[in-house]
Amino acid sequence: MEGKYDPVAHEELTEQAQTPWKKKKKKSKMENKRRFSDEQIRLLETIFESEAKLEPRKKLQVARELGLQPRQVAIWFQNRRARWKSKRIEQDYRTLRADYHKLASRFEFLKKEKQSLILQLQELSESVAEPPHDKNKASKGVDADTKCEQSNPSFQQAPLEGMELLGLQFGNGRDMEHAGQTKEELVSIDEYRNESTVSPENLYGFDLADDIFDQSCSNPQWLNFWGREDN
DNA sequence: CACGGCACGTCCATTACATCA
DNA sequence: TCTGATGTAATGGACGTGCCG
Repeated sequence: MEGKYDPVAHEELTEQAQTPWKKKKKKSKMENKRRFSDEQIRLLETIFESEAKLEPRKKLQVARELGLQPRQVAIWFQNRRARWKSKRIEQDYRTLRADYHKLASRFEFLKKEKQSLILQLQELSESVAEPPHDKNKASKGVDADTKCEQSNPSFQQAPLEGMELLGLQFGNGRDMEHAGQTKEELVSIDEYRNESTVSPENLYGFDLADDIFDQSCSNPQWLNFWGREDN
């Protein structure tokens, strides 16, 4: 890529052409391949930490210092870069997988909450629509919440960690207020329920009905999603 | 100036060998 | 001692870049 003609490098090539093992592969097994000493590796690693690519002059200098051929130093750096890259890919994968699992559980939680809210709305609508002919009207009205919570365990026992995960704060009494909502408020909630313009599906910018969480990470949709997140 | 050939570099996939459990 | 797994030095090919005629 960034290859400039360098007389020093050229000198190196001439030199390496004379090395015994170059082109003489699969011969003289024992001399052919020797591990570098700990000392050699240590110095190479130290240099690699500060520069992943070597200037031709630096390469010659390092080679002299370590008693290696410049070609060997170049190859070591090349292999070292490859190892570093594959490690990084592995690490990226792990991070991505953890993020995915976090998001998946968050999605599951939202799904459950959506279900419970829908159920809750249904029951509230029914109780509002009911004519006030019952003697026990008052107690029935009060019961709406209780009933809902009883019939809907996920609402009742929304896990605290789930709340934290969502960054939700219910301390503002949001969940206490719905019993006293006006008709207009309920109508607007009904609109929400029916049209779902703010549904979790739309919230994420794609159709969760396809259940992307059940699909593999190689799914382009999934990748696009993460790509968007990054930018 | 455009072009082709050469020298050299990097990356990547693969091979060959060493070492270890 | 043998064997399979793993790590790594080295090779070969493809391709990019700069220089030169």
